[in-house]
Order: sequence, then structure tokens, then C-alpha cells
Amino acid sequence: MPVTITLLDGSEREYHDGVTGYDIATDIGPRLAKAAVAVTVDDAMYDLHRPIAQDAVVSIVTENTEAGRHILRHSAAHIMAQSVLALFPGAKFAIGPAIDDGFYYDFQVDKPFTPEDLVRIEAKMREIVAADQAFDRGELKLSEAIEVFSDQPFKREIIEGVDSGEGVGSDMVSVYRNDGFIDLCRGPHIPSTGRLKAFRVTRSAGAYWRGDEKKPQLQRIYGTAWESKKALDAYMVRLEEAAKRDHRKLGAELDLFSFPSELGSGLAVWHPKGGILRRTVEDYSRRTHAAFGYDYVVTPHIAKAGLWETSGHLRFYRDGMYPAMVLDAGENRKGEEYFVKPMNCPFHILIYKSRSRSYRELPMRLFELGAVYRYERSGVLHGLMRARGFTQDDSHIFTTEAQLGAELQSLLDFVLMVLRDFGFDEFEADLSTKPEKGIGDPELWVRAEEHLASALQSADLPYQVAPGEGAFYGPKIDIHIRDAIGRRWQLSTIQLDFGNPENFELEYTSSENTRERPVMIHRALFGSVERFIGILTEHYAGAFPPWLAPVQVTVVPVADRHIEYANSVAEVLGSQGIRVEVDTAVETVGEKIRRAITQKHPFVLVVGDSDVESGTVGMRVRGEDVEERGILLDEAARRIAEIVAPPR
RNA sequence: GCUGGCGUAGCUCAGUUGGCCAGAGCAGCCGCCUUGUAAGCGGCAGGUCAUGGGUUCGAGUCCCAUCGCCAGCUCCA
Repeated sequence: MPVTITLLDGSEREYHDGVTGYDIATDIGPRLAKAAVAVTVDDAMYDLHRPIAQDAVVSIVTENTEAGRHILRHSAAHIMAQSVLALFPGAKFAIGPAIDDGFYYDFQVDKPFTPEDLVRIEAKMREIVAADQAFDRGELKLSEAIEVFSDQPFKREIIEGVDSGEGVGSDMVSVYRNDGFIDLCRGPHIPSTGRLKAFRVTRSAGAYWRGDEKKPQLQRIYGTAWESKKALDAYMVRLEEAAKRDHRKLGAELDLFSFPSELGSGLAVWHPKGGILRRTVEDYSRRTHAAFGYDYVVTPHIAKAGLWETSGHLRFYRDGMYPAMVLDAGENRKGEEYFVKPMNCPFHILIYKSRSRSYRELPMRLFELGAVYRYERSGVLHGLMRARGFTQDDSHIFTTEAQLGAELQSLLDFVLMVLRDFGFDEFEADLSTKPEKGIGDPELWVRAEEHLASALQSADLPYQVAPGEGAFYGPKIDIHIRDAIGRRWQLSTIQLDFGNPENFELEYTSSENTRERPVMIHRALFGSVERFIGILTEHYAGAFPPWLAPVQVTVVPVADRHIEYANSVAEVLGSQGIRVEVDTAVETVGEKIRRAITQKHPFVLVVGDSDVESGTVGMRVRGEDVEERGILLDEAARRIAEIVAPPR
């Protein structure tokens, strides 16, 4: 019986029953057939050599697409499992999916894999690839499958968990076989192992079965696979590029900050240059907050246990807090417990509560650069990105419910404006809605979520709804940015809170002279100043925009006799608020220039005899590999001042 | 917290199966050179080999613990 195949361009072709994706690809063109790894048949993915029995819309999946690489990587995972089972006969294998840029497979083995084991595994994989074994698809009844995988507990657990809807047909699962190796798998796979051309086994690490800390820890081996050697190489280069931007490395190279081990993990000290960077970011933040209706407040670092009981932190978050300091304990006195703050909210709430509030005062926006301390688990620490001590640019806004919509809208505009000022222009947002156990009036949740959504829409911000992902006390918006190399970072959060106004019994007097409960908005824009600077460092690879650069200008005297003039140049620039250094080192001009460039200073001014004589400078601008000679000092100062001016 | 890897000078690293001297480059300091756009030359100094214990005739090297770092897992209210 012939079947009609509709291609993506809408054209139709007739084939005999049992035609395969490979046949169709070959029919379209030999190059397509060569690049094909699988085929989509209506909504399903088929192996290239699986017969198509019915009329269908078909498209060929080639190896140089994300979908194609996904298949390649998944097949690579199978080959990895096959290799591990061959080399470590008792190994139990769990799951092995494709992930972004690669794949992994989880194993239970007696001893964790050593780096040498990984080398052997990769070598074994190459043998299997060289043998070019065909992947054969098969279907088994659940009972048969359990038999086949009788000595593989993880596979059995998966099979036993298969719902009738999930497998193939009602009580069937699909398996793939190549050579003697068989794995439970939905497929599809590349036609044969020889198609895996460019791959590498990269590392191993522990991982919990089903991602659950309480379940056994397995050994996960990661790998990467690409459609060609060239694509693999490009990936490795990309990794190197990312490593070069690592803020921990640049932080040391540019002398911004360090993490002295004497302090304890996750606690940074900021060096003078990092201090300038921070101060510049913080000054900008204070300035813009003041200009947009925020009141700047300051609160202490510690508070008594009672405050944290009211806020709920001690109940829900105690493990994340530095432990109590017990003060004034005596023979007959229990003493008082103090905790270092992991958050600023309760303090701002106390400011709100310090006297009775009128609706006329709302929205009330309190802003603080508040240092907080959280006892993060040691394994999650990551430079400035995840530290134990950090500074939140923290705001708490108290509004009436009627004001909520307008407030969220202007708040979102404010957030985006600030992020744009720092050079980010690609944003995505998540809107997290009411979870099962969300507290408070469900109607309020609905209205609040609508306000959040319409704020996102009016800001023209693309967003995804994360149903049920909100905190128990309110829905929220998270804003992500993309950095210069396409990585996504979560920065700002706007979090509604229906809980704390209750806990702390917040009120305001309405125009009708009734007592009402305000809505509270938590809002961090950078998240943490430290983390934000970490992200800026990686985004700009250390070459900060001129207004943020710790040193904006280096003046290089050609010879000792020009130092005096160089100093006077620095003085002129410095008097205009430009951050300038004179490099008086006994070195060649070339060396001093190189130093300034390596340190990513935006401007280098070289001064020699002719400049002393005519009051000029030679100027070199970062990123432009040319120098301009004989610019009048005033002119140079004017140009530099213009470029280093903060955005607002 | 868990699994694995790691910790030698300020930085990047070398130190063969435990053994005679713990080394190099860069940075630093001191000289010389007085320089015009990405590394001038020479010299000096710098390490209780993360810390503490152990094995051994002998430990940077082997074992244990602690601290710290890296990757991943889990976590991020």
C-alpha cells in the first residue's frame, strides 16, 4: 500500500509502504542523507531506518541542528554505558540523557571512577565507534523488559514506573541494541555507532539517583559530542573563552578583590580598585533610587531571636543562618540570642511600624544597601556569584492594593532602565504563581498575578509563567539577562509578600479612616552588589565601561624628564573627576602601554618632548589599536570626561 | 552537605618509583639604559612545600584529620 509523505515545504511524495526516513532523505539528495540522523514523523521522532507505515508529515533531522545533536549525544551516552559495562562488569547503569552541549550517564559502581578510568572509557568508546555497530530498535512487553533487565535495579525501577501512556502502546517499552549491549530507551538513535565523529569524555562527579539527596549517590560521567571535529573544537574554544572571563581569575588579575582563606569560605575583601568599582556601582544605585522616589535607610547587622521568630526565618531558614550569639547569659538568666541577618526585610518592616501610617504616605519605598550573611552549604560557593556575606540592593515597598498595579509597572520600568544603564539589553522574565500551600486570600493572588502579568506586558518583556513556583507568601517576577557570550543570569526579583504584613500586623489608615493592611513588595535589582559585579566582570571580560573602570586613564611619560608634565596632565584630568594614574616605572614606553592595556584601562595618554613643548598628549583608546598624537590637553580632557560620565 | 580532583614563592607551573641542592618564568626590589605606542638588559631577594598528626633511617612525594580551592549533585526561603 503506498503512503503519501508530506515534506515541510508542503510538497507531497508517494512511497511504498515501509519507506524509511533514510530512503526519503536519499531521494531528496545524497548530502541530506549523509547528514541525516533521524526523522520526525508527524509528532514522533523515528530512527532513520524505521519504516513509516502511514501517510505523514516528515522532516529530516540533520546532525548540525540542536535536535540532531541531541540525538547524537544521546547515542553517545549509550555508547558510554556500553563501554562502562564492558570495562566494569558489575556496573549498574541508571539514566543517560543528552544535555546542553553534551550528555552524561549515571552508574553505580563499587569504586568511583578515576581520571584514568575516564581515559579508558573514552578509548573503549572509540573502539565501539570504529566498529560501526548498528542501533536496532525493539519493543518488549513490560514483563519481558523486567526479565531482560533483571540485574539492573535502576532500569527495573524505571520500567516499573512506566505508565501505560508513557511507553510504546499499552504495556510495551522500546529498547535499543547494538552488538551485545541493550538499553531501555525511547530513542531515536543514530543509525550506527560510526556516526559519532567528534566526542570527548570530560569529567565525572557524584549525582543522586533521581536527583534526590536521600537516594543513593551514583557516579555520573559527562561527555560532549558534536557533529564534526570543527564544531567540537569550536566548543572547546568557547569553554576557554568563558574561563578567561571568569570573575575569580579577573578579580585577582585586575586586583579587585580576594577571598582570604583566613576569613572563612565565601567571605570577600575588596581591594582598592574593586572598592572604586563597588563604590561607583553603589553611588549610581543610591542616586537613581533617590531620584525615583525611594528613601534611603540603614539598619544593623544583628537582631534578637524574637524578630526572626516573627518573620518566620527561624522556623523555615535556620540552617541557612549563622548560629546564635548568646549574650548576657548568667546564673539565673537565660540570656539573649542574637542572629546575624540573612535578610533586611524585618528591619524595614520595623521602620514602617515605627509610627502609624496614612494612605497618603503610600507607596512607601525603603531602600538599603544591606549586608547580609547566609551560611550557604560549602559546595555551592562560587566566588562573588554565591558568597556567604554579600550586600543586597534591597527595597521594600509598602502599597495599598489599589496602587499595586501602577507601582509594579513603574517598578519594572525602573529595573529595566537600571539594567540597561549597565549595558544589558536582552531580558527574559519568569512569572511564578501561587503554589499549593500559598497563604492568604486566593482572590488576592489572582489579582496580584494579573498585575504582575500586565506590568510585564506593558514593559514589553517576554516572559514565561512558572505555575505554582511562587513562594508560599506571594507571587513573583524574576528577571534574567543574557551576557556577552549568551549566558543567562537571574538578576532582579520582584516578590509580593502577603505574609509579613500579617506576621507583623502592618496597617495604614485609609481615606475612610479605616485600618487596612498594606501589600509588601520585596525587590532586589542587582540581587547582590557582589554578584552583580561578578556578572559585570564576566560580561565585559574585565574591560568595564569607562564610567565603571577603576582606572580610567594611564599617563605614560616617555622619559624621566616628562614625569613632571605627566603629573600636571593627571592633575588636570583628576580635577575633573577622572580616575587617572601616572606610570612612572623605569620601563620602556611599550611596556607601560602593555601594562595599561592588560589592565584594561580605557585611555592611555603618552607624553614626550613635543607634548611638553606644545601642551598636548598622545592618546590611545581601549579597543582601537591606533594612537592619535598631538591632541591639546584640554581637548583630550573634554573628550575623556564626556566618555567616562555615568549614564545618569 | 555529598562524590571526585586539587593545595610547592604574590601569580602560573616543574619537582621521576620516598633519598644528594626545592627549581623556572612572570610579578617585586636594586642597578644600568632615558626610551614615542603590546614584554630593553643585568643582579638580588622571596618557600617551616595549606595546617596538624602519623608511617619511615629518611616525606613536597605514602597514610589520617582539619582548613581552603575546583567540578558536579543537592540547595538558593
